[in-house]
Amino acid sequence: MSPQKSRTPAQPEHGADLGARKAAILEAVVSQYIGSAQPVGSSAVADAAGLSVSSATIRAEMAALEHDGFLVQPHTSAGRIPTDKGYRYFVDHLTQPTSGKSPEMVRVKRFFDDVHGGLEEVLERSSRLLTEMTSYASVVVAPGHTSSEIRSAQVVDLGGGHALVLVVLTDGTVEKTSIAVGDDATSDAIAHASQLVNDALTGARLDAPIAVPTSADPAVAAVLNHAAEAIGALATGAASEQVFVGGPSRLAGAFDAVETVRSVLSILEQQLVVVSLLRDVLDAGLSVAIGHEHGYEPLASCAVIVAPVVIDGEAVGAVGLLGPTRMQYPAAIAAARAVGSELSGRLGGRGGEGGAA
Amino acid sequence: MSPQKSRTPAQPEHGADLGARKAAILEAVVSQYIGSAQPVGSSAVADAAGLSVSSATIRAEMAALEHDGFLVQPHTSAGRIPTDKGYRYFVDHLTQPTSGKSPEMVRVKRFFDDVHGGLEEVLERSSRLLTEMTSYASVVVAPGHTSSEIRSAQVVDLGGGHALVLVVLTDGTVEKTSIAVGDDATSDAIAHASQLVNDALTGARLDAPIAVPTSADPAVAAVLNHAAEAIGALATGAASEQVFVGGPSRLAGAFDAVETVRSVLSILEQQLVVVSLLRDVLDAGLSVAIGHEHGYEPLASCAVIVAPVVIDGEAVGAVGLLGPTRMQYPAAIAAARAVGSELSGRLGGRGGEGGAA
DNA sequence: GTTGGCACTCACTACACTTGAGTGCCAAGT
DNA sequence: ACTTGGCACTCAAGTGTAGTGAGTGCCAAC
Repeated sequence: MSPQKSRTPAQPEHGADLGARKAAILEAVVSQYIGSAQPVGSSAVADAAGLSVSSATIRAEMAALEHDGFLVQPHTSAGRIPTDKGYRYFVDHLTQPTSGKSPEMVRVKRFFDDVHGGLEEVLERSSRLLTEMTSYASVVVAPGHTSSEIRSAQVVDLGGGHALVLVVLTDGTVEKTSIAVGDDATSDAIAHASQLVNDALTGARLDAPIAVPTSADPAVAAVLNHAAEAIGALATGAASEQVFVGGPSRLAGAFDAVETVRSVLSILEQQLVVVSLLRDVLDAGLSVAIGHEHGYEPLASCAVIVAPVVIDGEAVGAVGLLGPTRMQYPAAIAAARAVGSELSGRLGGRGGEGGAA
Repeated sequence: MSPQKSRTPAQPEHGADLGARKAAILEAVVSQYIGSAQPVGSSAVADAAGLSVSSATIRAEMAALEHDGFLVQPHTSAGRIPTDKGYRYFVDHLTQPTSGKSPEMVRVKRFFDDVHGGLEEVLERSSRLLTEMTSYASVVVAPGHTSSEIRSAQVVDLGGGHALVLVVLTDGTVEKTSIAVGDDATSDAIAHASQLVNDALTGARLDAPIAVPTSADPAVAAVLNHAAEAIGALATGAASEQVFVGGPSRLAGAFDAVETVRSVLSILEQQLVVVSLLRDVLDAGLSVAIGHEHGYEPLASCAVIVAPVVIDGEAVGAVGLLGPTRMQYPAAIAAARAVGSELSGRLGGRGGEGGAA
């Protein structure tokens, strides 16, 4: 792989290939720093890395790495710390892409074999699984239902002039809104309307325009009017994602500045921001975004790991992990990928999977 | 030990009545400390409190207050800080119980007049309202459905050998589980079973034993068997509370020890613990629990404010606020009470309230 | 190209010293 | 019998000075 041209070779190379030794040194610095959170000095690298060279040599190489922007010194008499660029190189070149069956994949597979329950529950527990495996905060963004069919639609009388419109989708989720139907709506009229709505809507797709039937009976027609409006709102509402955030408390331990913790947590509470963060990273074609690579300043000291949830070749959702830039990348990436792909299988294979309780 | 009982009247008094001046001094210390987070010295109290006495006198009184356990000194040459007991006295005696229409009540009332949507949405937004008003973390524990009636029950074919059992309650909530019915269950059989289930269950109460009907048709009977099991699980599941936690990031700013933040956040993530915390406090007849008063050690530096959600004279849920012991008690208490009582009205008045979308 | 050696830098710690906020106590005043 | 000014005392926090050691950069020698 490396032509071992440690002396700056002819071609410009944008920090692409470092040469074997520099790479080994960078790797040693990154992994030690991830472990200890302390700047790493040349002698520590000399001891740890498999290189049998003296610390003086390492120093020279480290100086070069710093010059090229992979490392920085917090102050003159300290060891070195990886920059975003350093982590990036580590992730891209020094981490073998999950060779074979990683322990993470095994664990995730077992989890998905065991887990029961409806869509929400699966998603929520996936998110918990991720934070437990990695001890970072996790995010699971579930696909909207745009491509789902309506399996059943009903209007249920709640009494007191109110009724509940509910729609069951092929993926097993239920969307509902309550509507005011007026005190004069008889339960017969509601039942009749329900029948009509069900007949008309069963089999319809949520992303197509939905035609709510009408009726000659004015009482029924009134109910249908109310229901039509509600169903329109439901259809758009159902298309939006669900977001599950797990284990934000893990972040508190990851940083030592309280202020950082606060700002990161407050980002995590804004679901819209989280969703667009994940989407942006995916759209940029990345699975890891480190430090400033994603544009979100408050998260500048964080790294984000994203894996898409893919159904029929289309990315319909995402799972993500959020931690400090000094993060256990290999394990975290493996975990996110595993959960992402298992989730894809689960959601794609059969909508509302789940054994009986 | 200084006998120095400058005033100590005849009766023993368990710290119940302090006398006007001591009370004024305590109040000054507590409110200044809440504002500044810095120990409060005698001269600061002398300046602030309406008392026209010298700092020397204040010192004597403060020494007495410390002796009685209302204040502590972090170190000899520092001002004083309230103890849990000091906050307790402040809350019980120095805070007038929300005289008339507080601005909090007005705001909460307006919020509840405006808010639309189903039960979950109302609860979730209540929790957000609370953290926005107080900037503390909030908890809303919604009542279970034990006292609700079943309004409609159905089995919906999802295809692929699976079906969804769903139950609509009078309060507008929908409970559901997916069940495996086997590939041989025809959609006719499922529809038939659904009909039977609906007829049998409509009007039944969740807290009573639920009898699922049987059928002569073996295909239908098979579906009913699966459904029966699911409905049993649903009934117990529906009885359990829903928990909404809002604004945990607010806690990050409230403490300066990262470790405290971490442990408090991790408690907040354990919904069961949160629920029993609130219940314990309510059961103890308190609406405020300060520091060690609730038994939860990790929350020893927190105060909890609880207001019950009452329906028909029974506490079926609770809203809570969690903040540092140096908390804006009057405002927070007012906000929690207001939301608690509005929520009681909303939930009690009509189950699944909510205008059409 | 590597290495040992060496001078140098600089955070961190320890220590002494000063400062100032705040206390407790007391003797005098009302 | 309280209140008050005064005063000695305590102690956290700030400042200045060394000393230590981890770590560097450079260089001459290998």
